[in-house]
Amino acid sequence: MAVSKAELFNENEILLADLAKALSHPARIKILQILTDMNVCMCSDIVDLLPLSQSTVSQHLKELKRVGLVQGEIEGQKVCYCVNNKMIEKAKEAFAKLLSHVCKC
Amino acid sequence: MAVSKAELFNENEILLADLAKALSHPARIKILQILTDMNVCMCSDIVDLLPLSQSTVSQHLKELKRVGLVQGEIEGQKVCYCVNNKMIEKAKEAFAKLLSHVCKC
DNA sequence: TTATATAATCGTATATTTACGATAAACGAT
DNA sequence: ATCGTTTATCGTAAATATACGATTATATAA
Repeated sequence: MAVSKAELFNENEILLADLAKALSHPARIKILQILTDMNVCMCSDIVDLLPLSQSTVSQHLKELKRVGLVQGEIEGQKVCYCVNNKMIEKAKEAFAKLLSHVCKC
Repeated sequence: MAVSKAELFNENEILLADLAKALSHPARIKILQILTDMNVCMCSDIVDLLPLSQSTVSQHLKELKRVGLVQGEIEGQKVCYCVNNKMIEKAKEAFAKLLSHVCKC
C-alpha cells in the first residue's frame, strides 16, 4: 500500500477495501474454494493443490485469517482450516450492496 | 504482487482476484460511490471530495479503468467518468457466486 | 496568440506484497 | 529420547503499490 491514507476514509470503505485486498490474489480465491469443497482442510492439503511452497501458502492463509474470512483450529499437530461463514456472509452483503448501485452514465 | 504466479491459476480465479485488487483501496471504493451518486463526474470533482492529490486520484481512476469498472469519455477539456454497468454487474455476480458457497466446518 | 483549466504521465521515495528456503515450535509415533 | 509431520515465522530478494510534485498535452477562453 505504501503511505496509506486509509485512516482518512470511513469504516465501511475500509472494511470493503480490506476484504477486497484479502481476495486480491488468485491463490487466496482458490484456497477459499478448496476450503469450501473439502471438509477436512489442513495446510499441507492446500499446498499439494497449489503451485506454491508451504511457507507461501501459510502466508496466504494468514492474510485470509487477518480479515476473518478463514479460521484455523488446532488439532494435535495439524490445523484444521475452514471458512468463517459469518464473515463470508458479511462480505457477500457488503460487495452486493456496493455493486448494486447503478450509474446512469 | 511481486513474482506473481497468477498465470498458474485459472481464468475465473484471475478475474476475481483482479476485480478484488481494483477494489482493494478505500479511495477506489469511494470513487465508485461518488461516480454512482453523481451524474456529472469529472476527475477534478473527485479530487475535491478526496484527501488526495490530482495525480493520485488519476492513478486510482486508471486502476479502475484497467479492469473495466469505470469508463472515461473525453468531453472537450474534461473527461466524464462513469461506472461501467456491465462490468459492475459482472463483478457483482462473480463475487456473489464465489461467496455463496458455504462451508460445513 | 496567450492564458487558463483539465487530466495524464513522469520521476521518485517509501511501504507493502509475493515468493522462497531455512529454521523453529509443537505434537505424535517409535 | 529421537524422529517425522505439520505449520508458523524469519530473513531476504524482487516486484508492485501509493503518494506527491512537476511536467506535458489538449482544449477552451480571453
